[in-house]
Formats: sequence, structure tokens, C-alpha cells
Amino acid sequence: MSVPLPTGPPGGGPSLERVPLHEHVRHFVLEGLVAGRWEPGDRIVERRIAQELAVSQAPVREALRELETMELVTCAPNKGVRVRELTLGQLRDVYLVRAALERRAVMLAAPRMAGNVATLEHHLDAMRRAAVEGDIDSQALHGVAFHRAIVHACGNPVLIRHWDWLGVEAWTRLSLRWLRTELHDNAEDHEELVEGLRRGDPHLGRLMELHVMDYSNESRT
Amino acid sequence: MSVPLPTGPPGGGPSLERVPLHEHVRHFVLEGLVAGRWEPGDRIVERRIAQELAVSQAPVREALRELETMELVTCAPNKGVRVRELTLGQLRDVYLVRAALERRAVMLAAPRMAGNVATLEHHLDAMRRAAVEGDIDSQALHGVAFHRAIVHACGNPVLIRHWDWLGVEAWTRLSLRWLRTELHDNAEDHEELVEGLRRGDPHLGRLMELHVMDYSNESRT
DNA sequence: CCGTAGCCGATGATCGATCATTGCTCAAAT
DNA sequence: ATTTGAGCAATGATCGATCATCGGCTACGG
Repeated sequence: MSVPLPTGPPGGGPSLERVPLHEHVRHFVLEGLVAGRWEPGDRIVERRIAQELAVSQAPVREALRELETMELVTCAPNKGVRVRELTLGQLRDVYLVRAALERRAVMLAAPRMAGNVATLEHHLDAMRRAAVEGDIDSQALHGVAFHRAIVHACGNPVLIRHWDWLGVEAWTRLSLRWLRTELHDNAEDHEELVEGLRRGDPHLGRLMELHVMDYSNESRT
Repeated sequence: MSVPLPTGPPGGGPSLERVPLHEHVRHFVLEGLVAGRWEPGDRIVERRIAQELAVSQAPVREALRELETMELVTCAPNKGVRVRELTLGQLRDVYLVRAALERRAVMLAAPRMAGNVATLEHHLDAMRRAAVEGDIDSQALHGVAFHRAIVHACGNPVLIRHWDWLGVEAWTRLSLRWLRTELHDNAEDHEELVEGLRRGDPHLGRLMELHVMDYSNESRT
């Protein structure tokens, strides 16, 4: 289960690299979730998706199980899949785990990046631009990319995998939709992280942990 | 995917609670792994298991994907499932993530347990007994149970789930087998944790983190 | 002898159909 | 009116079969 799905579905052109069917299904359902096709608590019916995409039940099942790993849906035996209810408390639970992982990630990443923060600064710029333009979605996307870059730099595949499983990007987009979460104007917090990484701040771990935890305090309802 | 499978397969008696087939398969494969049926790197063939258990391919697939989530096997598209190679480095990766999660878990669990450490002391006693009796397996099992109790007391379902996905018990048993890992005589380290929990030691987090990380330094080859 | 294209069996991926459970409907009994 | 349980439709779980891909083997050309 390689979580990121790089480019679009193969409807356009047959790519050199054949993508397993269940990945397309996963992408489709994920888009449906973010686009608001289902509300929290709604049932996601395997056969319905299967018919809709003209595939059989099997790849749909597999895709839904993957989404279950990402905590986006819940799954009870013989009861099917439902969109996970996203309460503030549960969001906080996710952020707590995320903070624990990213704290460790940044501590590992710091010496490995060795001040090579170009990618981070790129995303930071994009966030600033998005902030002044009021492009909420872009700001969220680059914010996630910023954190992803750090996590992927940590060099620990297990940690990376667990972080991916947190489905940070999807949850961020969903919380924007479901909870009307407000994006903190946090470009400066990120600047602080970049600074810390550039010169190996010994408190980077704590900094990151607090930074991520802050996210869970930014909802207005 | 509820990771723990409480009691044995239903061959004995039809339990009131019907267990999904793929859980039996998962249990079967897991036992096979621990029992040494496969070595690291070996291929696990879906149809073989299916025939062996007189089930179809579908539940086997599902079980294997669950084991993939637990990092016990790797899975490449169109290439099938292989038993994950367990190098010291990878073991360290797992322990690092585990340490990050348990650090946070114990910090959350401490106020919730409120000095209620009876369960922990039970496992601690069992570990001591196992140590003097030289019962390696029992010591490992109770050691894992000790940590599991703390993690489950943290009250964060997301954290609990990720910890379960680390497959701590399976990895512990497997590293005993594959890497001839030596069990540190660590009853006293655990005693320290119990003490800390009993009186809300503010350094519990760091204590736990170091405690878990120490595990990854206990291999002799 | 070595490299390479093509054949072929093994096996993962997917399919369409069937079995079994769940939740609902609705009417009879209280 | 409420309860209760049989009947039924929906749907998840599982099955057996087929399709597609991978890896090894072999024959051929150099």
C-alpha cells in the first residue's frame, strides 16, 4: 500500500507504469470524501462503488481497507464501511500521534538535511503567497508538503509509513470541510522550524511537537 | 482489522461470536512465521495458504495485507508477499517509532492510571519469575503485556492502533528467533517505570523513551 | 560461450456469482 | 399503541474461475 498516488488516473493515456486497480479506486473514494460526496457517518457501499467504476468488488474492498488504515473510514465485520465521524477529540488524537512522530522525525532529519532547507523554503514561500492571496487550499497543501518533506528526510521507513498512514493531507482537507477549521497564519512558525533546522537547534523536537499540537487548537467550531 | 485475536480457532467449538475468516488466516500465518515455517525473504504464496486452509484466495489476501500493515511482510504489486527481512537496522527503526509512541503514551497514561499499577506489577512479577526460571518466551510475553497495558491506558485510540500495528509481540518473538536477540534482564527497568507511574514522575516520557530504545541495543548478532 | 528473444508455468489481480448476516418492514398478538 | 418475530431486500464475506504479469527456461544467433 503505497499511499501517495502521484499522477492522475490512466484515463488519459496508458502510462508506462501500470497502476493497480485498487489504487484508482482508493483515489476515487478519497476524492469523493474530500469533495463532500459523503458526510461523516455515511455508509460507503462496496458494490455501489464497484458498479460506478465498472470494476468488481475485490479492488473496492482492498481500497476501502487501505482507507481504514488511514483512519478515514471505520469498518465493522458484516456491517461495512462508514465514513469516520470526525469530532474535535478525534482530531486531537490524530494530531497527538502526528506530533509524537514528527518530533522524532525532525530530530532524525536535522543532521541528515545538514542545512539543506531549499525545499522547505520553497513551500514556505508558497504558503506565504497563498496566505496573502487567501488561497486556503494551497496554503494547507504546502503546509502539509512542508511537514512531509521533513518526515521523508528522517530516513526511517517505518516512521515514514506510519506518518503516511495518518493521512495528514486528507485529514487536513477534510477538517477544513467538516469542522470549518481555520488555518492559523502559521508561516512564521514554520520559519522558526526552518531556522532551527538550518543551525541544528537542540530544541527542534520540542519545537516541532508544540507546533503540530497547536494545529489541534485552531478550530472555531 | 482488530489486531489481537483472543482465543484459538473455532475448530474446537462454535463460539457465540463468529470470527471472520481472514482473522483465522492471519492467525495461522502469524503462527507459521513465529514457528519458523518461513524464513526472512521467503515468499508466501496466497493460493498455497488458501488450499491448505481450504478457503479461497480472498480472505488470504486480506490477511496478508493486514500482516503488511504490521510490517511483518512486504508486498510488491504483481510480485506477491514476502517475509520481511529483519536486519538490525530495521529492528532499530521499529523500536524508534515504538519509543516515540510509548513516550507519548506513558505521558498520557500517567494521570489516567492514577497510581493504579496492579496490572503492571502483575506482569512485572511474572517477568521476574520467568527470569529466574529461564523462561525466555514468558518473559518476553509479559514484557510486551506490560507495555501494552500502559499504551492501552493512554486513552488515545489512534495511538493504540498505531502501536498495535507495530506488531510488538510478533516482532519480539521473531527477533528472538531470527536475530537471537538476548532479553535484557530488565525487570528493574520496568520497576523504575512502575515507580514513576505511581508517583507521577515528570520525566516518565524520557524514561520510557530510553527504556524502549535500549531494547534495540540488546542483540548479540 | 554468452547474450537475447520467445515460450511457459506459477501466481497475483480481478472478475462474476453465491452464501450468510444485518437491518428493516409489517402484520399478528398482547 | 407497543412488542415481537417472520419475511425480505441490501450488502458484506467468500468462493471458484479467468485474466495478466513475472521469472525462469530454452533455443537461436553471435
